[in-house]
Amino acid sequence: MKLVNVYIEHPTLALDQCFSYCYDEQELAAGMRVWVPFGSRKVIGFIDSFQEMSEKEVQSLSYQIKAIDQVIDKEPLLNEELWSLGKWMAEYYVASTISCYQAMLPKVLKPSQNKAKIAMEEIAVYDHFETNLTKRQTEVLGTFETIGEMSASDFRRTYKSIAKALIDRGCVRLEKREKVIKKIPKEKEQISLQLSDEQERALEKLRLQKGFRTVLLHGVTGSGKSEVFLRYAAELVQQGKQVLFLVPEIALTPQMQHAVEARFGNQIAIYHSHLNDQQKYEQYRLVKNGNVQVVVGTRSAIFLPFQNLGAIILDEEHDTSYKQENAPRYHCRDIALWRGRYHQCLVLLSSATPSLESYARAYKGIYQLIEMKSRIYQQLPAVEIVDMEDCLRNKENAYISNRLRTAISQTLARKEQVMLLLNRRGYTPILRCMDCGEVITCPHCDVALAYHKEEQRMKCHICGYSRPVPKSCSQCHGQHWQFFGMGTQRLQELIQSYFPDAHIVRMDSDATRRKGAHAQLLQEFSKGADILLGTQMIAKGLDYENVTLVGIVNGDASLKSADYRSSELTFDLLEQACGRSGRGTKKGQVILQVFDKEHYAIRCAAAHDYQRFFVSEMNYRHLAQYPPYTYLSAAYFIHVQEAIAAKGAENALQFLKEQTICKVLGPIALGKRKDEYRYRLILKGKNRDEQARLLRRIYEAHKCSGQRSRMEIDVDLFLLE
DNA sequence: AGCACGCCGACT
DNA sequence: GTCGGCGTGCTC
Repeated sequence: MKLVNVYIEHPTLALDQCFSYCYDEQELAAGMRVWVPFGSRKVIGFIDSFQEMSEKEVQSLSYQIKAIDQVIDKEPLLNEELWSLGKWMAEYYVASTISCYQAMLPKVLKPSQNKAKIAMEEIAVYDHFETNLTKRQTEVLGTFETIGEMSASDFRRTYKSIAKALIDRGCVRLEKREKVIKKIPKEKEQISLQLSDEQERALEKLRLQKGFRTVLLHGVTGSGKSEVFLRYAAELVQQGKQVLFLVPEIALTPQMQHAVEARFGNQIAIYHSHLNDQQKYEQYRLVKNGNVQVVVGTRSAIFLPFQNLGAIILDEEHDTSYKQENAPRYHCRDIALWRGRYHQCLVLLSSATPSLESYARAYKGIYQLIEMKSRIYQQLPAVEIVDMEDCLRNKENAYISNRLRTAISQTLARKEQVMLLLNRRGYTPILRCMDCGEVITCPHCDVALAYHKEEQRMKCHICGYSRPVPKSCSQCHGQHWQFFGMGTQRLQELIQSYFPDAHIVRMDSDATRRKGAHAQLLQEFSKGADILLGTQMIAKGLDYENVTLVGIVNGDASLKSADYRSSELTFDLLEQACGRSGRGTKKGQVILQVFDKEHYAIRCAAAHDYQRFFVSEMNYRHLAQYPPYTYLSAAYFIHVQEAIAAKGAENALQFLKEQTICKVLGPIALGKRKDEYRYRLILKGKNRDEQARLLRRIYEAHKCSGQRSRMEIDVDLFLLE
């Protein structure tokens, strides 16, 4: 009997195995989807492999083999490369195989999608000639024969009643096909920029790379890194190769998108999470059919079905958004390296502040390092550190020092622009009862609700819960609230009170929720607003020549978190933010307000000294045995009842007592999130593969010992939260 | 993950 | 006596 092994759509690790079904003479291939009976339900399965089994063997099985209901696809959804990539991911990230395939496909093609809503169009196709037609009909059919086919709506519109007659007679037949999108031709712009010597040398080094190589391009902000790899990409395209361009968040890099469009015209596809399903599918097909040479996209674009990749370019490679936050928790860089090896092509990692992992590898010679040390127009901006402790002693405003206020005023007087960075949205993060000190917290999570003045509501920044401001305190019935802390909304109010005539644009995730709001706000700023104020989303990639002052309001806020990466993240953020100032011919200035001015992340960022930061931070990571010296992974135990979550973690800890593969830290309680309690164990060790296998064994043990908590696994834990 | 099966409390 | 609570176990 012919059997086919399929993965069932459940994205849970618990069902990460194949189920066998029999089928009749249909043409099946691995990578096609099928409807299969599963228990009492019908589910979609993803064909993995085939096997032959005698009747006798089938009889002796402890279960009954059922038959496939229906075949969904005409051809496999995944090519061989993506097929084996999925298998590798499942093992590498300890995720279910099906979840990896799901992550790889646009939603309309996901194994779980029961009815793919793929747009169709009707095409009028020339069929045959008949002799007994009217003169006009003969004429039309004659012309149409030479055209061959056109969209049915166009056909009807052009030939009116004659069209209908020809269709009725069958001389022209109608076919339904998947809609083909027409790309609006974009004019390529002439790029005549002269490269600097440094850019020229970097480009020359890239040209020398052959086969699978990883290159880390480390260049200070404004050194013209992108011009280098854009030119390199253009050369590859000339040779008929495809280039994949990855960016952290497309809406934040409109200039990068524009630069790529300007250079490659309509040979490009844009792929990111803001596209709807249909648009994603269209872009997917453009790549699959080889209609585009260049793709610009965010994380998920790494899975597009390229045929002939010449290079994968990961811009801002240190960016945290390259790590997927839910299962399979992959890192885009890992996938890029895997595909680079498969296609034997270049993987280019580019950043002004490379991740420690990547720089350490470049240091060791595993990656080739290209350094670009000078800015094209100007030196890096001078950074002035303002000690907020002093400001507090001097009774200055606790959030905007006199120094920053003066600098803003001077910059505005010169008709230049200001960017202000505050990494906290909302009005105030805390609303506190003045009588008893009670703080309003989220009923679903263990965090305080932030007050949003515009909507007059309290919002949870974890689960999105929102409620009106209570009339009185639930504890003491006091009626007076105290605003505590500073968010972007309140900062905007404060700055506006200082500079009543200034045009301020605020950009944070509240202001950019609407579709297209990003572009609109940036447009508003570039058309001559005075101040752009926002969260870290304004620190990345923006390039405005008239910005000569960047003020960082609470520069060391992110140092306070307990994360082992907090220094790195702080340094990255500060350095990126500094890079926004003085990008043109005018001299830039940065004012950095901090409480801990002695911290090396602050000092190195102020001096724009990546090397020194790298050495200090590596020293710390070495002492504490954190990545890149070790591999960290986490096991989460989650349940609505706290005791059950805790028990899951405790149980796993007992299981781990017997092994020597890695150190175990915890468990620690992470508090309630969205009504669920979370406990976490951290594994820390030198052997990543062993650690991954161990995690799978913990999962098995957890499942078998009848634990009721849900277990989640994160290999290569990125942030401790 | 679903969904059925199964074994104990408050209702017509 | 039944309806339904959700603990337990299975799905080719």
